[in-house]
Amino acid sequence: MIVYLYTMRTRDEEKKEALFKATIKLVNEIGFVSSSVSKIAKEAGVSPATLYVYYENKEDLLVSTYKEIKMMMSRAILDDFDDNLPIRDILRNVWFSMFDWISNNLEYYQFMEQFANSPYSTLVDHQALEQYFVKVINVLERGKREKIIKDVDWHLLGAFMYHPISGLANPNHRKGFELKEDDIETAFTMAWDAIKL
Amino acid sequence: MIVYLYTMRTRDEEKKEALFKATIKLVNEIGFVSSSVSKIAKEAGVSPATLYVYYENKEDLLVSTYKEIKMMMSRAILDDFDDNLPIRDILRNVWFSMFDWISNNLEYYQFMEQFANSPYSTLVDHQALEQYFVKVINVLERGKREKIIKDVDWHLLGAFMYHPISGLANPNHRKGFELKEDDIETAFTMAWDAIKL
Amino acid sequence: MIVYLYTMRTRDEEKKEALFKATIKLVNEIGFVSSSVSKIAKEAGVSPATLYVYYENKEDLLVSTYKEIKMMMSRAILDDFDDNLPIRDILRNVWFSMFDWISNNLEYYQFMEQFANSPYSTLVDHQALEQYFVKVINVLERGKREKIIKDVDWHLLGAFMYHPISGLANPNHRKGFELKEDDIETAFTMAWDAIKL
Amino acid sequence: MIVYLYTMRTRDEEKKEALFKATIKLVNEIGFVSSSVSKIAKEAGVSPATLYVYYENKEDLLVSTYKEIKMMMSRAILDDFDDNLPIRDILRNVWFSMFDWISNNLEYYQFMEQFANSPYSTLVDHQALEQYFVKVINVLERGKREKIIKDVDWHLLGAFMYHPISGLANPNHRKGFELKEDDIETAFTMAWDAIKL
DNA sequence: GATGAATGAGTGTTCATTCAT
DNA sequence: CATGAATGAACACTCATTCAT
Repeated sequence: MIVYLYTMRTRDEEKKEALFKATIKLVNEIGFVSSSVSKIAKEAGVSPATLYVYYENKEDLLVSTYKEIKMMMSRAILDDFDDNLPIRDILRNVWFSMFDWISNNLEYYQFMEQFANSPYSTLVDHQALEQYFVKVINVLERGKREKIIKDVDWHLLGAFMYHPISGLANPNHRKGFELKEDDIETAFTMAWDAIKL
Repeated sequence: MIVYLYTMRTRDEEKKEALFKATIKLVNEIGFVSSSVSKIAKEAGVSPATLYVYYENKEDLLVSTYKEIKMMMSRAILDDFDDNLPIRDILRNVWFSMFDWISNNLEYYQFMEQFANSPYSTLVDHQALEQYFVKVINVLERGKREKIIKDVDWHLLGAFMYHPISGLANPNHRKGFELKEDDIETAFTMAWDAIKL
Repeated sequence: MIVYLYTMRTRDEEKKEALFKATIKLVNEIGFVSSSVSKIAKEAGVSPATLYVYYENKEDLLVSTYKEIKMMMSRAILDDFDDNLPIRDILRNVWFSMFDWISNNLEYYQFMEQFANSPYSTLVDHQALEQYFVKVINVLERGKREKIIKDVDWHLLGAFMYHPISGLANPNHRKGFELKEDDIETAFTMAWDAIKL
Repeated sequence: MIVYLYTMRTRDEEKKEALFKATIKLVNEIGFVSSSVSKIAKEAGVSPATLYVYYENKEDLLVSTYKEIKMMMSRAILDDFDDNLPIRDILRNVWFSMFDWISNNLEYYQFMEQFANSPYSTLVDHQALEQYFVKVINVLERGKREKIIKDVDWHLLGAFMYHPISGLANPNHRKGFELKEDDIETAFTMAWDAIKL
C-alpha cells in the first residue's frame, strides 16, 4: 500500500495582500460604485478568477477588507489602553491613539468611512468588532458613577467623543485646514468639556 | 405621430418631482451601487429615455437631487435665523432647526449622507450651497471676538457643532436609542460646553 | 393642458422570429450545453442585450421556443382530427400527421427531443400543452370500451403508439435507413397490431 | 516532496470508481449543462487536477462513463441469451433482462438517456458497443426467414422492440403509473404482436 | 500520482445611453 | 415631449484546463 503525501502549490500570502491593498486603493480613488472585481484584480496584478481563490465573492472581499482594517485600528487603540489611569487620561489616550492611527493609515481610514456609509455595512456586526468600544463605554459609565462625567446616555457621550474625530481627521472634510498636534490637544479639551460634569 | 389633446401646464414638473422622489427612495432602499437609471425610471413611472429629458445623465440626476435637498435644508434653517439674538440662542436655534428638519425629512437626510460619502460628492462645490453655514461661521467669529467662544479655528468649532448631529439624528447610527426632545436639549448643552470659553 | 400620445419604436416581430430560429439552429448544431446566449444572439444578428427585450432570460428563451414548437405540432395534428371516423382511422390519421409534420419540420422536432431530455423539460407542464394527447387518450378509452383495443393502461398503449415514432422519424436514430411512405403505413400496421385486441 | 508510506494496490481504481459514480450522480441531479469538472471532482472527493490523471478531458470522462454503462447493460443481457430457445422466448428474455437491469440500475439508465440525447453521443460508435444488438438482429432475421416475424426492415422491428421500453422503464416518462411484473409481460405481448406475422 | 493555485476565455445578465417613432 | 427598442461595454462570476510543487 502506498500513501502519497504531496506538497502542492500553496496559497500566496503576497497575492492576498496585493488584493487587500488594491481594494483599498481603488475604492479610495474611484469610489465604491465603480470599483469592479476586474479592476481590483488588475490593480493587484492577478486574474479576476484568482480573486475568487482568496475570497468567496465581491461582498466577501469588501467585508473582509473592512473587518481587517477595523481590527488593525482596534488593536492599535487597545495597545495604549490602561484602565488604571484617571478617566480623563484614559479617554485622552484613546483620542490620541485614534488620531495617530488615522493619520498614519489615512487610506485605510477613508476606506472604512466609505464602507460604513455603503449598504454593505449592514452585513457586519459592528459591536463584535469593536472591543475597544466596549472598554470605552465602561470607562464612561464609571465616570458617571464617580460624578466626573455627565449622567446622560452613552450615545450622547459617544457622539461628542467620536464623531468630531471623523470630521477633523479626514482631510476630505477639512479642506484648507492643517491639523497640528496642538489642535488635537485642543480638540480633546473641547470633547472633554462636552462630556464632563 | 403626435396628438395634442389638452394643455396641462404642470406635467413637466410632475415627472421631475416623481424622478426626484424615486431617486431618493431607491438610493435609500437598495443603495447607491444598485440604483440604476432604469430602476429609478421605473419607480418614477416613466421611461428611461424620459429621464434624459429632465437630466443630462445619471450624474446630473444624482447631483441635482443632492443639491435640491441641501437647498431645502438650508432654507429651513435660515428661516429661523435671527442675528439679533444672543449667540447661544442663535446656535441653539440652528441646532434645533436641523434636528427638526432631519426628523421630518429622514429620507432626504439619509440620501444626503449616502451622497456625501460617495465619490459623486467631489463634484459639488459644498461651500457655495451652504449659505447658512457662512452665517453660522460669522456668528462664531463674533463669539470669539466677544470672548464668549473659545479662540480656535472654526473647523474645530464646527466639528463639535455639526458632526455629533449626524451621529445622533440618523436612526441607522443609534440603534436601540430613542432620541427625545430633552436629549436634543442636553446634546446642545454639551455642544455649547465644548465651544464656549 | 396637453396630453401627448406618441408612437414609439415597437417590438420587431422579425427579430423575435430570428431569435426563435437561431435558437433552434444552434441547439441542433452544437447542442444544448454549448448554446450560449451570446452565440444565439450572434446567429440571430442582434446584440445579446436585445435578446433580453424579447425574453426574460435564457430559460425563458428555451422554454418559450419549446412551447411554441409543441403548439405548432399540436395544431397540425388537431387539424386532421375527426372524431367521427372509425378508431383505427383516427389513430392512423394522427400517426401520419405526426410523421408528416416531423419530416417537414425536422429541425423543430430535433430541438424538441433535445429539450425533452434536458433538465429544462421539468419546467414545462407537458399535459397542458398537448391537447391532442388528451383527445387520443379519449379515443383509446373508447376503443377499450368497444372491445377493439386491448384493455390495458393507456401508458402501455401510448408507449407503442408514440415511442416508435421518435425512433423512426428522427434521421439521427436510423442512420442508413431511408423511411418511405410505405414504411410509415407498415409501421402503423405494427402499432395497430400491438394495441388492438 | 513525496513520501511513500504504504503500498495500496487498489487506490487508483477507487478514485476512478469514485469519479465514475460522481459523474452519474451529478448529471442526474443537476443535468448535463451544469455538471462541471470541478463539481464532479468535488463530489468524488478528489482534486480537479486528479481527474485529468484518469481521463484525458471532460469529453473523455463523459464518453467513457457512457461506454462503461453501455457495456454493463450489454453484458447483463447477453448473460441470459440462449440461441437455442424459440425465437419468441429469446426476445422475451432480452425484454425482461432489459427491464430488470434498468430497474436495478435506474441511475445508470437515466445517465445513458441524457447522454444519448446530448451532442456527445455523436462521438460514440454505437453499433460497436452493442454486441447483444447484433445478436438480436440475427434472431429477427431468422424469424423473418422462418415466416414467424413480419418481413420488414429490422429498423422497423427494432423500433417496436426497443423504443417502448425507454418510455415505460424510465419513471420520469410515466409519472403516476407504477409498472408491475404483469405489465412488463403485457408490454412484451404487445411488442410481439407488433412484429410477429 | 496527486494536489490546490492559477488563469484566459467564457458564462448569463445589466448598465447608461441613444435611436426611431 | 415621450417612449420602448436597441446596444456596446461592462458586470460578477465560473469554466475546463494547466502549473508548480
